[in-house]
Amino acid sequence: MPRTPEAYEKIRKQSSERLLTAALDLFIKKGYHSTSIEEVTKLAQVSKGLLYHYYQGKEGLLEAMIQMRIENLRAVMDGALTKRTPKEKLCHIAEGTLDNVFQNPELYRFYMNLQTQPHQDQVLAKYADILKKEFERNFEIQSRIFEMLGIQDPRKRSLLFSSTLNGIMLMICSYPDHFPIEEMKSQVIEEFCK
Amino acid sequence: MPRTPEAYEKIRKQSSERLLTAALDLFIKKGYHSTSIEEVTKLAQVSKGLLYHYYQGKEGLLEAMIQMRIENLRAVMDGALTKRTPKEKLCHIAEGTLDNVFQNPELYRFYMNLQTQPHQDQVLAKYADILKKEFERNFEIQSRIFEMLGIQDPRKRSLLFSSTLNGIMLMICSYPDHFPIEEMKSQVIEEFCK
Amino acid sequence: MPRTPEAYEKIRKQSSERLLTAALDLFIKKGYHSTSIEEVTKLAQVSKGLLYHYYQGKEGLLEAMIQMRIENLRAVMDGALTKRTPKEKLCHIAEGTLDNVFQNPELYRFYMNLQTQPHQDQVLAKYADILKKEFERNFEIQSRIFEMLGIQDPRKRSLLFSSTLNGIMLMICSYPDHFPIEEMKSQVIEEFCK
Amino acid sequence: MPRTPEAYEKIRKQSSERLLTAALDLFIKKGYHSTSIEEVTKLAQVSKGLLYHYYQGKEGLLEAMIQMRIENLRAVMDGALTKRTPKEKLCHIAEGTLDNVFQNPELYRFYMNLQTQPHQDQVLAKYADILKKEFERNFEIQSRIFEMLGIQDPRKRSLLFSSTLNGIMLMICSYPDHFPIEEMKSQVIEEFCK
DNA sequence: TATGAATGAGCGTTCATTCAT
DNA sequence: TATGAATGAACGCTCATTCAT
Repeated sequence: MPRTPEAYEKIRKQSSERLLTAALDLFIKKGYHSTSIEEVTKLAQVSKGLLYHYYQGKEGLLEAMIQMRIENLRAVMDGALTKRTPKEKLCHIAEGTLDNVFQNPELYRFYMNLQTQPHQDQVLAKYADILKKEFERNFEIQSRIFEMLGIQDPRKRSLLFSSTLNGIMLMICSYPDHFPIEEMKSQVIEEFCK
Repeated sequence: MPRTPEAYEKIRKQSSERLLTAALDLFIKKGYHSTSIEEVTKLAQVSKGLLYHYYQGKEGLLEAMIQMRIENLRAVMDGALTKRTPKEKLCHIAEGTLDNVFQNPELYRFYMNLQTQPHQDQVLAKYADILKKEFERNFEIQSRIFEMLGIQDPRKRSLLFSSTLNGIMLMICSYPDHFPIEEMKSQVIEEFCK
Repeated sequence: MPRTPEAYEKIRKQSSERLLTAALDLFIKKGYHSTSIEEVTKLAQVSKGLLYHYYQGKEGLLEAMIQMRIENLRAVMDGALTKRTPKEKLCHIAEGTLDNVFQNPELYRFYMNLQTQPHQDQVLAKYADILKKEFERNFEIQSRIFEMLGIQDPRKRSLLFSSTLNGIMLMICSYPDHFPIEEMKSQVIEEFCK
Repeated sequence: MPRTPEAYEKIRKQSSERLLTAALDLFIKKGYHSTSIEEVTKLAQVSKGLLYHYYQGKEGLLEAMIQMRIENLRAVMDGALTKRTPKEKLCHIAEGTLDNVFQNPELYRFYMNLQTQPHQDQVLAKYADILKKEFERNFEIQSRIFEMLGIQDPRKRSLLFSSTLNGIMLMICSYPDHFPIEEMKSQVIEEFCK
């Protein structure tokens, strides 16, 4: 009884997702360089060879993770753009960004680690660059929102806003327990969105 | 006839510094894991074995770098404590911190990368922890300065101050060129030290 | 399409045995410390990496050899226990032990070398200890056989018996050619098993 | 004030003896291969370079130790030859040999380890051979003593005697505590020297 | 006589990737 | 689609020995 195409598709999806989940888990816990393919496939309960069917090796797994981060960045920005007033837009950016981090600090710690990767690391720097492009794109959009708000020097203000958000993200990742997320959020919103 | 102790000391200093400089250079450029001992010793123009005379292996070099960072953190804080008024103290912290980063963004990129290292990385996490301890010590001192300023919830304010500083550091490291350092500094000082 | 589990099993057995045989050969000829992994894998006609698939490094190979020695010690003692009279039991121990050594003096030279390893050798001492435990276990059994024989001080006699056997083993290992094994055996049996 | 030749000689002797004592100590404790020159010179409180003035490197230290063993073997045999009757001579061999071992089991453990060294170990086998020659010389003398005693097959008896002695030595080295040295000695003397 | 900085070959081990099945 | 045995370059590190002083 040959499998139906749908059954194949299901199997494919299951294996590749298990692989990605395992890689995500381990990259976050141990870091990219310190995680071996062996560990990933063992955790995913899949053979080593199969990994190379679904991904372009270890780097392919990382790329898939980056793709998730980009989608997540865009979701926040897209969400902001559906809001009516500039203030609400900024509020959404601040809240969306910080809530995401707060829900999974380890994951964001990994992303921030990637962002700060040395420029010449043969593997990671490439993905740091991809993320950087995405941030720049978002920065432009955000600056225009500040402009709409009538701020004098919208790009400078936008830069401080991003810096503050980034700084809080870093703090959440460094001290995930006991971090007074709500108080920080309200201080930021008070400062930038009022 | 052996050399004089002073002559030996001079030789030792020269070699160990060459080694540390080379390691610093490469760790910053390529990252710790992606830098090999061979590269370090080649850049330092020294044999592989000699590295182990002066440092406890690759990790020893990293430790020496961390020590430099700690000394630099303490220098900023000690400098702040010599100032008279709380406002001047905070100003010194903000300026000292950001100026350091601005002068050598790549180096601080490395330190921030270290800070965001996954917790289970067998080598790096250890040094991330050491730095974290140092930050916590500084945070306490800084909170007391905010207290002296008569701020209502000094720890919360201190946390936002640190977050903002950290965020700007991250931005400087990510976009070292064209970063409007002075404008950012004045915005921060306006916000927290006035 | 993957191979059948049996096919994999066969491949594994072949490679791991080739590796163990090569290691045994070289450890015996050149000693543990003086044999390199490179030599072992070259003799086994296998890549360096494969060794680590099958054994826990160099030490794992040694452990496998020790396991063989332990099994061989137990076989002699188990054989002795199937004999009816105490005299026959002792005879079996003497003959079994010495015949084994005579058949492969170089191997036993290696084991005796291991036994006399300095206590602080970081690798070998551990295995010397494991063997020691096994000898002590056998000594107890052997002492009880002497007891059954009605000897006055069975433990002392058992100790001299073991000493003599060990001494002859040492001599066989040192002078494997022309060693009058049969004459020695009969002197020992005359002395202890009559 | 230049040193007198005697003073020089004293310094020489002191340094070279300190070196030998340190090497002896460490070789016994950790084994030849597992002891580094660095450790030896550190323990002897002498520079690395100086070692090479007094000895032909690491191997030279080993050679000096072997020389000590040979002198000690000869002393026992020479002592035996001063005795009047063959029985007394054999007694002296047995007692002299075993007492030496009992007084410093670790040292003899090292010598026995050397004796059982694999034949192709590039360093140690050479010294195993030197010792072997010495044993053969002693064996001839000892066999003649058994001949004088009127034993039928003196060489066979001499061989068993040596074997037994060696076996007891091995036991003492393996179980230096609680070893009933006197009982063993008397059993041997009873068996061979009466 | 005496020092210890310097060397570099060699070691045991890891791991991303390939490929016959 | 799926397996896991096999590879080999690269790694961090050790250490006996040399040599300028």
